[in-house]
Order: sequence, then structure tokens, then C-alpha cells
Amino acid sequence: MAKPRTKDCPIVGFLEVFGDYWTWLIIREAFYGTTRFGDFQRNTGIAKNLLADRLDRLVDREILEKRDVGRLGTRFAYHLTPSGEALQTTLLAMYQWSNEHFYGADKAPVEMRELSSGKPLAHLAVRDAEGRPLTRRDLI
Amino acid sequence: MAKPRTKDCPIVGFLEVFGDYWTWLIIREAFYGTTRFGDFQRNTGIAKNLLADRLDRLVDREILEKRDVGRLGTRFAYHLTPSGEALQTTLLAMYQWSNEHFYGADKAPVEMRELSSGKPLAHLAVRDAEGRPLTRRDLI
DNA sequence: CATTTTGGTTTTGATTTACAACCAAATTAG
DNA sequence: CTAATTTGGTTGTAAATCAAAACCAAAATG
Repeated sequence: MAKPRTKDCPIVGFLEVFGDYWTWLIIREAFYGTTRFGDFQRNTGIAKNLLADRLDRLVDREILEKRDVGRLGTRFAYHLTPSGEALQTTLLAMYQWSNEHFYGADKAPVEMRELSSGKPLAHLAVRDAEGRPLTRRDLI
Repeated sequence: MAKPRTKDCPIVGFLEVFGDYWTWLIIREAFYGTTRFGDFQRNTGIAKNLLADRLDRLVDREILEKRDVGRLGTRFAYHLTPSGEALQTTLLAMYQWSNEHFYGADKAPVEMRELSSGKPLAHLAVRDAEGRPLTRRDLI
């Protein structure tokens, strides 16, 4: 590694963990409440060897926590850590982008919604410290 | 494809384009203002064959627009489309997560900032329609 | 006590990546 | 004007990764 503009960029570090299809599908599942190996496998369709690899990496990076359930290190549950839960913002940004720019035409949007009221969420937007919306040209 | 919980999920559609390391590095570069093939290649370190492939895909998906510059289809510039620019929110979410959960300890955060004032941006957060912050358990 | 489930590991072949070599047209340098 | 360099790729090729299936031991279930 060690590429040109690659050093000290938060995006590069991020992508070394999250620049992968299955990793995000696993994280999506974790937000849906999935915790067990078999459920991750069935719900995403990932191959078992890849799932084992991705879960290990996410546990190493402390995005997921591997908990013993049942007796003696044979059954496990994978839970989001606080760091993992903080990915919710990124996941929502993906949801919202996809609903607007992908699903826009034909399909009905599948949104995250508020659990109690069922109402939609506020739209994420880039804003300055005073809350004013910013465009791409306003950034450095 | 066509996996279990895979149909009609905005995240799956999103990941089929964006579930890739180099694709995001290219998008980051585009936000930094890079438009030319050679600059993308030098600034990210990606191999030329992969860069050509990724740029084609992003142009197909209308994330980037390929414009003729110079004469007769020999020199091009790749610009973000409105859809591409809308990825800014997702990119910022990645930046902010990475600064907080990755760079937190040792390194100084590398943030996007407001161009005119140099001030930091507001932190993205998941909120309900009235602007109240929500936790993971509040969602469906 | 027999069957099924769980959480993997280990093959194997197919696909993708990374790296280097090559190229023609266009631009720049002298 | 000519030579050297830049641009924007394409084409190999070896190495790494992925996908699918087979296999397995321990535990839970019937």
C-alpha cells in the first residue's frame, strides 16, 4: 500500500475495512437485529468461509462483539459495539442516496423509519456549524 | 445474485456500485476536484486497467460524466453529475465516522471544512422528522 | 437415542486484481 | 519542424480472492 494521496486520509482507513460488498451487507443485517452466524448466512446469501472471514475482521476492528451464548465456546452471537452502532449515519446516507438516485423512477422507496410513529426520518445533509446547508463548492 | 433478503433493498443496489474500495477512492478524488484519467491514477495509485473499468461503470451509472476536452475524442475530463455530488453526504458520514472511531487516539483528524471560513461542519446525525436525534433502537 | 442445527474449516475451480509492457494520437519542448 | 513526452488507454500474466460444495464435531432437538 502507501499510495500517493493515500496516507493519513480518513477515507482510506475507512475503506480498508468497509470497502467491501459483504461487509456492508453484514452490517445492514446487524442493524436489522441479526446476531447469529447462520442467520447472517441465510439472510445475505454469503458463503460461509467469507462470512467467517468478515465477521473475524469486524470483531478485530471492534465493530462487532462476539459473545458466547449457550455453553463453552460453541455458540456465538455477534452484536454491534458502540463504534458499530455509529455506522448508522453512514448506512442511512446510503439508504437515502439509493432511494433518491436509484429507486427514484420505478420502485417504491424502502426507508428506515421511526419505530414508534412510523414516520420517515429527517434527510441527512451537509451543513455548516450554524446549520446552513452547504454545496460541494463550499468545502475544502 | 437474487439472494434472500437481497431483493428490493436500497443497500444492495447501492453496494453493487459502491461496494468497492477503488470506486470510493475515485469518488473522493472527484470531490477533491480531480477530473483527468492520469490524475486519478497518480493520486490514488490504482492500476490503469482497474481505473478504466471503474470510470466506465461510474459513467454508465451516471455518477460521473465523461466530457471531451482537447480535440476529437482523445482527451477527457470526468465530472461529478448531480447524482454524484449527492454522494457528498455519504462521504462526509464516512469521514466523520473514521475521524471519531479510527483516528481518535493518535492521529489528528483530517476533516472536510467550510471553504470560506475554514470552520468545521456540523456533525451528521440520524434525526426524526422534527429534528430530534434517534438511536438505533428507534428505527424499523 | 437418532436427527438436525450450529459454526465453522477445507478443498477446488472460476473470477478478479495488480503489475508491467505496450501503443497510437496529441501535446509540448527545443 | 522534429523529437521527446504525455495522455488515455489495451493486453498480457501471475497472484490473490471469491464462490460453491463437501466435510466435520459438538450441541441441541425430537
